[in-house]
Amino acid sequence: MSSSSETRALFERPAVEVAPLLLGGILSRTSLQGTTSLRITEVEAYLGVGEDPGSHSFRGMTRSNSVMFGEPLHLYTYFTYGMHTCANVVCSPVGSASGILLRAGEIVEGSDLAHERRGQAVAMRDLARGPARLTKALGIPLSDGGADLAQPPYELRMPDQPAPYETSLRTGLGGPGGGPEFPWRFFIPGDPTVSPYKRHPKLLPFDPAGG
DNA sequence: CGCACGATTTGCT
DNA sequence: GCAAATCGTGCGA
Repeated sequence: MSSSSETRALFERPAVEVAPLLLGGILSRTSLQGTTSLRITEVEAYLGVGEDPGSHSFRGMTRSNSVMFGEPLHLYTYFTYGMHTCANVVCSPVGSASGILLRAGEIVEGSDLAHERRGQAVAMRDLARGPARLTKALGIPLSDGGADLAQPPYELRMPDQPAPYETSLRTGLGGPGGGPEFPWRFFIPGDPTVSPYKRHPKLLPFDPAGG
């Protein structure tokens, strides 16, 4: 297992390089209720200012994305669709404003607590299958944005050896006519906790003439 | 100050 | 497979 300083140095590399290395890693969060741990199985890399139209930092620093411009290995959270919180790991050198979205994982510790947060009827594999589900299962609040993932209540352990992975287009953005899109979604193939691959909507041909 | 939209999830058909 | 839920943020006036 890597030392804390080695892990921190790792995240100063470009997000696209670090993202696949995060697969198989364990992220833990401890609250008054207990500890919940996640084995990361799916992530997406987002680049910095002017580089990546899909990134929140594409148009420069704003009030909500300022954490992305800060130190690596810190947590960037954002609120979306009026109800969901998603979590990123800030990556690459300070000021580059790139990050890695945690999209899915397997709850390997504290599943009882995760069920309390997500609902008792939720299947084990669905506890953290999706970015908003993941934050809810771990109990990550929006207010945790800016937190150091190497300090309590968090702990991040990189995998002992790199996990085999595959790539695909990221979800929900870009495509032909909608800006460039890149294969920066990384996941562990065959893992049941990886969210089902959704073909890019804009990649699907649409024929209004019905022919 | 007002308006449109989003790195989504869920439930019903 | 599709549409609703729900509100902070970003941008124009």
